[in-house]
Parts: sequence; C-alpha cells; structure tokens
Amino acid sequence: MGKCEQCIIKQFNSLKSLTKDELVRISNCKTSYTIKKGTVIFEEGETLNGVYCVKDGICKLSKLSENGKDQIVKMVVKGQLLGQRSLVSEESSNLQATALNDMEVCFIPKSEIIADLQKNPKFSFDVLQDMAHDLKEADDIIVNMAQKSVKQRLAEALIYIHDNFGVNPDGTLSVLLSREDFANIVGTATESAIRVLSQFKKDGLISTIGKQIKVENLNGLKRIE
Amino acid sequence: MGKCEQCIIKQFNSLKSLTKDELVRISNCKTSYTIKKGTVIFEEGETLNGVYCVKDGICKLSKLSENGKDQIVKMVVKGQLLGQRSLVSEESSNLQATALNDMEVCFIPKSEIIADLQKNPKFSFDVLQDMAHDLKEADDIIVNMAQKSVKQRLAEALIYIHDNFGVNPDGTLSVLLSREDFANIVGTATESAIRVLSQFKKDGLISTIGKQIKVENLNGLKRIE
DNA sequence: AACAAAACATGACAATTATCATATTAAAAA
DNA sequence: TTTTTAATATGATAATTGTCATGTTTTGTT
Repeated sequence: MGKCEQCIIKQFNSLKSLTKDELVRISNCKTSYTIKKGTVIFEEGETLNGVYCVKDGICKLSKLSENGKDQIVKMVVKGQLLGQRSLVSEESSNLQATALNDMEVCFIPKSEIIADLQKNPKFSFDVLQDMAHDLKEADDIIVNMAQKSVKQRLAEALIYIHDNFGVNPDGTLSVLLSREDFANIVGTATESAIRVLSQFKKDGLISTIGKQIKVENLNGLKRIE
Repeated sequence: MGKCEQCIIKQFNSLKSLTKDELVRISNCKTSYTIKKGTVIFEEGETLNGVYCVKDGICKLSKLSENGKDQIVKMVVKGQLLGQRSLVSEESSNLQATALNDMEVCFIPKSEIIADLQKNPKFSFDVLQDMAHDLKEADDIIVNMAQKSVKQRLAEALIYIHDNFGVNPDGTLSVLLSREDFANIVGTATESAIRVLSQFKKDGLISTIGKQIKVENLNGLKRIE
C-alpha cells in the first residue's frame, strides 16, 4: 500500500501541512480502497468517523427529497478531502456522498487525525481556510439559486466544471455527467436541463459527442441572460 | 469602554476560548461603537481587516443583484461574530452586511487576533466548529431552495427565526423584519412573500400586530406542503 | 446480433412564481 | 396636523419552470 508521506495527492489538500512524523502515523492506520461508480460512500444521517482523501475519481455530495429529487450541493474531486466536517463536528452528515465514477480513496480514521487538528496549528488553519472557501462557494450558490434563471445557472455550472475540473484532449469536459446530474446541480427538472442544453447546442455555445459536452463558446455562456 | 475579559457576550462565541491574557490584549485594541439601523457595515468586494463581535442588535449578510434584489444569506445576531471568514481568508467579502436594527458592536482588528488563531488551538477549533455549522446551514438552504416551494421556505424561515432568535413577551417575533426582508430570505418577490403571509394569517398559522408577526401554530407551519 | 434497459429528447399542458398596476394603510417629515 | 413617502396588500396577467406522455437514441447484456 502507498505511503501518505510520499503521496503526491496530499499536495492538493490540507494534509500537506502535516509533519512527516504525523503523515507516517496516519499512513499506518489509513485504509486504501477503490469505489465503483454509483456506490454510496456515506448516507445522510450517518455519523462519519473519519475523512476520505480522494486519490482519483469524483463524487457528489447531495440530498434526496421525498419526491425523488437529489440536489447536488458540491462535487469532490481528485486531490480533495471528503467529509472534512466530520472531523470538527459531532453532528451526523446532512448529505449523502455518491461516486460519480470509479474512485480511489484513502480513509483516515478521525481518532488518528483529530489530535493533529488540535496540535498542529498550520494543519488546522489549512482546514479552516478550506472550510471558509467552501462556505463562500455555498453562499454564492444560494444567491444564484435565488437570483438567476435555470439557463444562467446551467451556463455557470458548465463554466465551473470547465474551469475547475478541466477538459480532455479533445476538449470535452473531463467530468462526465448525465443530464440528470446537471439538473441536480442546477436545481431543476431533468427535462428542463435537457431542453436548455439542447438550446445551448443550437446556439453554438456547446457541442456534444454522445453525452460528452464540449464548451465551444465560453464567453457566450458567460453572457447568457 | 467595557473590557472583553468581563464581557458576557463572549460566552456565546469563539472568543470564550481565548485566555484572560489574550482577552486583555484584544480589549485594548478593539473599537466599540453603535451602528444605526440600515447602515452598511461592509460592502461586497470590500476587504475586511477584522471581525465584529455583536453585542446587541441584528444584521443581514446579503448580495445585491443587478435587478435590485437583495438575497439574504445569513442573519447575525447578538452574541455572534460577524466577518469571521476574513480572519482566515485573504479574499474580499462576497456579501454585504447591513444593520437590520440599531446595533452595538466591537471591532477587533485582524492583526491582533490572527496570532491567537495560530497559537491557541482551542480558539481555532472553536472557529472551525462555527464555520462547519455555518456550512451545514448553507448546504441546507441550497437544498431547500431547490426542493421546496416558496410557501414551505417561508414557513421554515418563520420557524427558524422563532426558534433561533426568540419572541417578545407578547409572543411576536423579537426580530422585526419587513415583508421585503422575508422575501429576500426566502428568495422570492416581495409580493409573493406578502401573499403567502396573508394566506398563513387566514389559515390561523400566524397573526399580525402591525408589521409584527406572531406564530400561532408552529406545528401547522411545520406541516405546510 | 438481438434484446432490454437506461438515458436523452421533445411536445403539450399545468403549476408556480414574477411582474405590473393600483389601492390602502402606516410611518415619517414638513 | 397635514403632507409626503414608504410599506403593505391584492388583482390581473405574463413568464418561467415542472410534469406527464411519448418517441428516439444510446448503452449494456445475453
């Protein structure tokens, strides 16, 4: 099994602020495994007793409603930590985590890492910064939900994914999502999301290869009213 | 001017985890002042260089859109800290803070408190917990905006304000908000909020004395579909 | 290849919510 | 107090978005 102290992934998250000794200790108690696409990593109401370091793949944090809708609140990709909040709070998770494609993760038990959060100020400050960033993003989403149309929100979702998760060599978005996923990010009905994407295609803002989406006119998307 | 180390307000926020020495030092550099209702405390895009401890009153954190709408993301009341994120992040604020009634606050410069955040793990863990709580609340709002109707969201806003900010001796909500404020919390048009409140009144779920609102049937509000 | 299942797509219509117009009432200012 | 202004209220209508129906394409499986 790989060693945390040598793992490149840690550069992208708060774990980079741990000392070598701390990393060695964590490395010895972590569990490394693969998660198949569609697998529920943890459920709403579940009490997490650790944090996942995402080595590869992507997952969604979402909440199911009674009528079967599943609002996606955040996507966690390669390099990021999943379930950070469980380190800090005793409350159970209000969200469900589901793998959107095949993933490789390391699970670090809370008991092993909580002491570092108390003792290593650089680490805890890093986690704090991460949390502050997430909070700012969440606030922005609230404002968007209230003030922007489905069309605008979907355009922004495409831009966000394009800018933050990157593109394949052929220019298509590297994160492959279903139309239903897009609807659940934007907070609309699947049919509405499909309709808007069809319109974007007609307008030359995007093109599609199967279910892959390629952004053709980024500025055009930004100008959507 | 009052002294932080003797201030009762600090019991309700992370400052309680500072040592007496730290509090004395902070007390000497804080600025204490009153803010009139309607005053903008800080604007969107502004870089905060400190944090406000709210001794009395209430303010809103919101964002204005081009069409004049002002989405309220969070309300900060007596006892809480305003602008915590500025301690952690160098980014400018994405939100505006406006006093909803007359306030008394203490402003603590970032330069004085940032060292404590690095050195006092108990304090930084407290801030971390606060931030985690805010994040959870923000996530819940996102989900509500996507999955619930205006009627449901307004009912929940009334319940939230009732449960978290309390009521006056006569039973009316202690936080006095305009119909427009309610609309801006829920993320709807002012007229829509007014209409729903009128309906709640007809249904006996609330009563009104002027613009004051009294919750008459809490369980009824919870059952709104 | 043939079949089944899932995802995508689009039309028709319904429900929700926003916008505009216009009273009415309450609060603030002269 | 009178006047002016702002907040609340409600109707009429329009715009947006959701829902249901149904067909097509894609994907996966035997």
